[in-house]
Amino acid sequence: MPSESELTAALTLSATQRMAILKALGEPRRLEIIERLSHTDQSSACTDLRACMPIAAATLSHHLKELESAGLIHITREGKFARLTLRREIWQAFLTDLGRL
Amino acid sequence: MPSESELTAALTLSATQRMAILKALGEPRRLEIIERLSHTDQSSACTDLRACMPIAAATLSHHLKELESAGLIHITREGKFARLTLRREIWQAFLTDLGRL
DNA sequence: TCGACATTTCGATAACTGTCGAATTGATGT
DNA sequence: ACATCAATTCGACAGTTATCGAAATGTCGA
Repeated sequence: MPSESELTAALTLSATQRMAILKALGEPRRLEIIERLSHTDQSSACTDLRACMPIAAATLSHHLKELESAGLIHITREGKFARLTLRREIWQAFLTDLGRL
Repeated sequence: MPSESELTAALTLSATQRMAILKALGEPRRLEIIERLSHTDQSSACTDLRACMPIAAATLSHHLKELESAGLIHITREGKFARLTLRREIWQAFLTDLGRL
């Protein structure tokens, strides 16, 4: 659960964060969610995802919580819906981190 | 053993390969193995790894098989020992792949 | 207020996987 | 041949997790 200084400074991930992200991505549906979010700039509600994935609402919710606690996505509630956004700074930091390995 | 085309051409991973790699990395000990192999250019036998990791031989063997079948490492047997090498072309392709995501 | 809808939480279950000890295979040196 | 060592395979077990249905929570419109 990283804070919010990631907008300005170049972010470095802790070993724990790196592991959490890798674990989160090691799941086909979660990777697909990230892929989808990375392609569309402004998506979306869980419903949108469920339209594309044969998955129960409870399961999707579980995966989203996992991605959120790994720090990869941000979930904001807007009325009935949950807006999901990829945290691109984190993603970038993750890639940089792996590149340094 | 990487073929000639792997050495010259830019390697593209299939979605299956990408998933296999992510799954393989989503395990602390396996990530540590990869990290270790990436640092030392020409390591090493399983024994070397076991010296640094409190892990049973059977467990290590299991993890190595996993890494190998994900395509991340190459195992060649030399006498009693197994020489482990990181397949850097694959690793590079993996990073590139994630960057394109 | 009421009913419909989106999402989360809960509890249970099935599948997966990391772990180890024991037995096995294969190589080396005596 | 034998003993020893490195590594793999096997079988079992424990912990983890993906999955779902059902119930709960929260939101909006009528």
